[in-house]
Amino acid sequence: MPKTYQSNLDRVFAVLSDPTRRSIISRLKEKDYTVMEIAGHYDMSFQAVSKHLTLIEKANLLHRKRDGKHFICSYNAGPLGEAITWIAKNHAFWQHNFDALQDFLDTQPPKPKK
Amino acid sequence: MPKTYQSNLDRVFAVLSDPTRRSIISRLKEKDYTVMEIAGHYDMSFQAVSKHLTLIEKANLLHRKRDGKHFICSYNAGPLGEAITWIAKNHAFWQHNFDALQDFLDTQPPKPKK
DNA sequence: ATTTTATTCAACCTTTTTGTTGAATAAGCG
DNA sequence: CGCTTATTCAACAAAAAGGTTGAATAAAAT
Repeated sequence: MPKTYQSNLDRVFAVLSDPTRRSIISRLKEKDYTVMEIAGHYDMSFQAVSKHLTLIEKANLLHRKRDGKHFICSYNAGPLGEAITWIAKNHAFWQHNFDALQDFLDTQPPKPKK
Repeated sequence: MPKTYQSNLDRVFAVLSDPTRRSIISRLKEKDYTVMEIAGHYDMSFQAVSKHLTLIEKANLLHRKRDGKHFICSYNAGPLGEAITWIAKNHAFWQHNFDALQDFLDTQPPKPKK
């Protein structure tokens, strides 16, 4: 009976606790990359980078899709929502202003231009 | 040569990746507790809980101060600021609205009443 | 069809994490 | 002072994390 239950929030924060993974996410946020392209930026084997990608993927922060010879990695920021919400709820300033932001977003019509 | 450099952001996210520690933080956010009071809520030895407290402390999220026989734990939410900022910058929605919130906070005079 | 490229999978090793139990310490109490 | 309480410290063990290298796989290029 493996009691190995881990929530997705656990996985998301675990992903973020490693600087290599945070760096990968920052990169992926800009555009899609193949595994090799990402690996090229880090001073470790591409298999090690691939393992990091697997962890990021298990936290649902990325999706790898085969494209011929390559695998394309694309970022899914969604699960960061849970994370930011948890933190906001446990930080007085943000707890307070999170509500303010909600109200703000609800009441302000979206500005059409900067 | 121990290459053991870990940033505080690494430590903060590592703290948050464990549900017991998140639970401790949520508790501590409400009020101060002694180590024993906290430990009473978890199904593990008080030494194990004390270790969790040490990790939270090393991330500067809490401060333990001796008060006679007890140690009083008090919460310091400060380092969550860095964490929320990192996440916001890597989440399109928040990245966008983080700026909006900043502007909002800068321009809105603080409401004196709800 | 063979070779090359891009990548995962698997085995392995080392270090870190998370928990346990027992001993040490320091303050408060009878 | 000697006992109890609250807590850290230390030693240990099991499990997870993070990296390495080598083999397998599947598509593309020759």
